[in-house]
Amino acid sequence: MRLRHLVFGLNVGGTFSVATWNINGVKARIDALLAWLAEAKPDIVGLQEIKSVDEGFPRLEVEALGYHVETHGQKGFNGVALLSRVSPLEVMRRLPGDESDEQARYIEGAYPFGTRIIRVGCLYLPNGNPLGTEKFPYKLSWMKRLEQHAAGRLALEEIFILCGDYNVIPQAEDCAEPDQWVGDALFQPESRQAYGRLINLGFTDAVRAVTGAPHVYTFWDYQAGAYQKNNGIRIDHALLSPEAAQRLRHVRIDSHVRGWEKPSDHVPVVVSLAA
DNA sequence: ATGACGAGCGTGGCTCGA
Repeated sequence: MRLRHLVFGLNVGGTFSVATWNINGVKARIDALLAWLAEAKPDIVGLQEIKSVDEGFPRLEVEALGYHVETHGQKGFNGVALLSRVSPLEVMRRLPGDESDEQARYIEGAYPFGTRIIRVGCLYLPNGNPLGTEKFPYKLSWMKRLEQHAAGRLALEEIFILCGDYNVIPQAEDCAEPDQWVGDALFQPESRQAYGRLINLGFTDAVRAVTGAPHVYTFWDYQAGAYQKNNGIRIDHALLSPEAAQRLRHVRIDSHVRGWEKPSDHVPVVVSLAA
């Protein structure tokens, strides 16, 4: 038996929560999104794979729950969004470093946080499969751009959370069946090394800051009963700047959402910071 | 070894995902 609802660390009051969730189509997932927002009441949410243009985002329904909505959409694929209880002070769309990149995979917002600000970067990192096509070098070049952008953000010494679907399995213990992922872009040494370089800029992987436990996953394939078998992978990550990490209170993976009707194949990851 | 699922786009059967 395994835990359906995983909570790590001490749950204490006075916290501010930031969540990341690859929702796999916001229009197909609107009921689950609204139910989860009502249940989890996060302060800020980064969504990935909204698979919608900006005009198609179900904005009114989300606003009715008290959230401000910022989107960076694209027709059919990709697309990211930020939901927040308070309006952002500023929003940036697109990852810098390649003006020719048309894929909507990054949005960043800065929000008031007491006397400071909290900055949240929401990313949908390229999958990179199959190897041997242009998709894998695109993934690696995107990661290089991310590393460069993240280094600049860390230099600001802000409370900064860089979260999203990284499409990287960092270590063998982050997947149930490592043999299944050999030869996959998510588990390639180049992908994992690039993720390691990003961490080594000074980030803390929030989940690994609070637990070394195995079988902690954020994605289960729709096929072959992966969720029922707990054949998952941990690819949705929240990386914390030092200023964010020192405020970390707890981390939650809402695994139970994967068991809902019409689920996304990913589940929300929620980090709570001392307010 | 392959396919299994699912969403989007658009109404047939692709592409894309992980």
